[in-house]
Formats: sequence, C-alpha cells, structure tokens
Amino acid sequence: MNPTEVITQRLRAQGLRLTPQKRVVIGLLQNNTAHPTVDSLYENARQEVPSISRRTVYQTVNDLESMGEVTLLDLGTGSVRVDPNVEHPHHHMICSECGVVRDAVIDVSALTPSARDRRDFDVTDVEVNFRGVCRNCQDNGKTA
Amino acid sequence: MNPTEVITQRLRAQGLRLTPQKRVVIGLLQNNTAHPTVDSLYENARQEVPSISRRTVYQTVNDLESMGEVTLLDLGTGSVRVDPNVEHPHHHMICSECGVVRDAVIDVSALTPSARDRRDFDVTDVEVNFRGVCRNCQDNGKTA
DNA sequence: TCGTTATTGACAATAATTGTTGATAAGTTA
DNA sequence: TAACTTATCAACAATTATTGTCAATAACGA
Repeated sequence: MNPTEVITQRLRAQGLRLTPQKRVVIGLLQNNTAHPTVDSLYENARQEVPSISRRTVYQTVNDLESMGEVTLLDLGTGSVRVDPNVEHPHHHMICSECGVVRDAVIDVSALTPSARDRRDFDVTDVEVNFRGVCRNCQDNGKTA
Repeated sequence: MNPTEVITQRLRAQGLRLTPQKRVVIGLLQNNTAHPTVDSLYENARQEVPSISRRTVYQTVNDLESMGEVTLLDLGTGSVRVDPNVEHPHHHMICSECGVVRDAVIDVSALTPSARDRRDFDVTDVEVNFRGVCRNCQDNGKTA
C-alpha cells in the first residue's frame, strides 16, 4: 500500500476523512506481512484507540480495498485476511492447521488455461495457493 | 468419485449405511462437473426424496469427504462447493460475478515455491484458481 | 467556527454451517 | 424376517463472520 501521506490524499479526494481510527489501522497495515484478519487488526487497534469498534475496522479495510490499497483474501481459513502488499505480485502459502499465511513469490507467466478453456472465460487473475503445514505446526505435531 | 457400488462397500466398511437419502445425493454427484453447493444438492435431492433435510445433505457430503470420495472447495464464493472429481488432478476457473466454477486442466509440476520458502513449510498441495468472468456474465454485461 | 461526516454503542440481521434431541423410519445382519 | 442399531427428520438453537441501523456524540477539514 501507499505511504500514509499518499493514502491521506487519496482518502480526501474521495471525500473521506483521515480519522484517528483510520490512521491507526493504516499504521498497523504498513509493512505488515502477517496477513492479519480483521479481528486481529481490531485487537491491535484497541491498544492505541481503546474505543475503536470492530465495525469501524471493517469499514476501514473495505474503504482501503475499494481504493486498491489493500487486497482482501478469502483463503478458506474462516475469515478474510488483509494483504497490504499490492505492489509486488505474489502468491500464498497457507498452513492447513493454524491458518497462517505467508507470501510466495513465483513466476506464473506460463500458467494459462487451455485455449479451449479460455475461449469462453475471460481470465483476469491467476491465484496460486500452496497448502501445507508450517514449521510451527510441524514441530507441535512431533511433540503431541 | 467411485461408482456407487464401491462407495456402498466403503460406507459399510465404516459402519455407515446406504440410505435412500445418501443414494440420491451420491447419484446427483456422479459425473457432476457443476461443482454444486450443498444447497443446490439439497434442492435437487428434494425432488427425489421430498422429506430430505439440509442437515442430511451436509452430513452426507461430509461423510463422502472424509472417505476421500469428494473434495469440498472453499473458493470464496460464500459457500462450499462439492467436487466429485478426485481422480484427475485439476484446477478451477471461478467467475467473479456469478460464482460459477469450471475445471481447468493445467500442468503445475513446475510450480514450486523457492527453496527458501519451502525450507520451513511442508507443501502438500498446489491449488490454482483462475479468476475472471464467464461467457454468460460477459454477455449479460453487454446488454445491461 | 461550523457544517458535514465518522464513530460509537447497542443491537438486529444475514448466511452458512453445525449441534441437539426425541421420535420415527429403515438398513443390516443373523 | 425379526431384532438391533443407526440414520433421518423436525424443529430448534448456536456459532461465526460480516453487514445494517440509528440516534447521539465526537471530530475532521475548509
């Protein structure tokens, strides 16, 4: 996502205001590679603005998404995850046990459905998900 | 998925019974490439067994999944979709507008995260989703 | 400063899915 | 075929993520 100053400009251009709540959520997302859920953003935001509501966090990430500043990922882990990295194309590795999400940079330029399949389907995006078990869960499994 | 006779055997081996309800749901799934939702299965099943409950359909597809006879896909379209094609590796094209899902057969053998990324993540599965707009929705868009 | 808008709180609603429970129906096996 | 066991049903309730509402208050921005 863009630096906060740029986002501020873009918010204003849309007639939106930069409130302390938005500032905090945006701050939490800067350089965040953890793919946080809305709920974890909410929990973290409360520490800076205790009165913030979950509703406002949802509102904010939705606003950021319509501005193209973040991507909302539905990876089947139960709730949406916020990905502020919209600059560098990348894909994801998802732990089937704990749901943690990590980035994976791979080349998908060769990845195309057959001509036949593309004929009546306009592909706009290719999404690759590596499913597996993260180191943490592997270790927990051993000791369990 | 296996032919009904084989599934019947496997059900019994698990101490499960082949009820008319299960038979109907299994029948609806044989050679079904539509990736139906549980709800659409339910609606179709009612036509053959009007008294069937949604609960039973959920139960049945869950049973079939634990037996490995079907895959349950969560593609971010709101509800789970049932894929009886577990024999032939394949991937999916998902219409962002109507949610329809089609199969796409592609070669993903070359698709691997970097050695670094794999070091502490045990990848068990690679899932490729082509997002786009299906012919139907393209046409509707034109006229709208 | 003032007008407009965001946020909050306190709920309600939705949608998909799972849980429950007692009664009934029915599959399996001997 | 009878008996035992289990699935299904109906009728709910519960859960979880998310969105909607609405009136009151707070606060941004020009």
